[in-house]
Amino acid sequence: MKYLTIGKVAKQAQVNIQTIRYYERQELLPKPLRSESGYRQYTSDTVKRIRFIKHAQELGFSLKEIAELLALRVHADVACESVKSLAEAKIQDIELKIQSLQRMKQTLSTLVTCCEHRKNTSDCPILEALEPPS
Amino acid sequence: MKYLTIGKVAKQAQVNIQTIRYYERQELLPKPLRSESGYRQYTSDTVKRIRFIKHAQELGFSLKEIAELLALRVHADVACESVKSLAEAKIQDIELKIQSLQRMKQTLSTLVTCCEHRKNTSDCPILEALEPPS
DNA sequence: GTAAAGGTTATACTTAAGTATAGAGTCAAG
DNA sequence: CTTGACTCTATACTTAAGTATAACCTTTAC
Repeated sequence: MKYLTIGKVAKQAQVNIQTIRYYERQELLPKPLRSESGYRQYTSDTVKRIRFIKHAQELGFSLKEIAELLALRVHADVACESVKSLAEAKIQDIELKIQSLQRMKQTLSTLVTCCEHRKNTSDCPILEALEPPS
Repeated sequence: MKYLTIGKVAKQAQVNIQTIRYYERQELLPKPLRSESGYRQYTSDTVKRIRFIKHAQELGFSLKEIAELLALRVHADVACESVKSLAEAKIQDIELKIQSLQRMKQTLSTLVTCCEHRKNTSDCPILEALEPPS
């Protein structure tokens, strides 16, 4: 199997080369093999992993949290119980996020409907509706 | 109606006082009334607004995006059509986020099930499953 | 009426998450 | 066999989103 250079990985994963090295320093990516001359040698797993990271970021996870998510996999066979609770906590997190997003969406839909009816939007209590669950 | 000082608002909204002033500079909060002596005078609307901001942040919106969301309300009666399209775009955003979170959640649930069955979790393809939609 | 608590501005510092640059070595195409 | 594209490390810069500090003024509580 052919190895990928950092430039190829960067292109495929749509990130800056520096970002890859940064993720390595932050231990979000494992230290890759090196060629004789010191070039990093990647496989397409790294591309997948980077895409996962970027994607999770867009969902509002910090790199630290993402590291935890990734660690779930790595250490799974080591400490199954703790993996399970971490995963369950994350699931809770995610459910709350989903609920909030759904409320947000609902409110925006209401706003759109208001717009369609050309009424004054002071009837659309966007702020109130978007408030966190009290 | 009694006004709130910045300290009260900070306490009620659970944020740092500096954060409130920072939001004002960033125009996420309107410039408040001032007392004779220059103290900011708020109403509880500001508390709501700050809570909304913090909440939206947790969902992965940047302050800039949040400013747009908030602007929907302010300018609604001014340019209804453009508000509508902005809102619709945000709804799309939100739907995508929800979908991703749901996939993420599904995968984590699978991981939990694996843990429960005490199998080796190399069967749980967390990375693959959590990948962005291709 | 005087401290303590809380407000004001302005400026500087911090953290997360990159991004850019310099100076040097390596690879591959003509 | 050299030139251009690529890589390496190390260091420094940037942006977003706050936080902290100094030096000063105002309000409140005893």
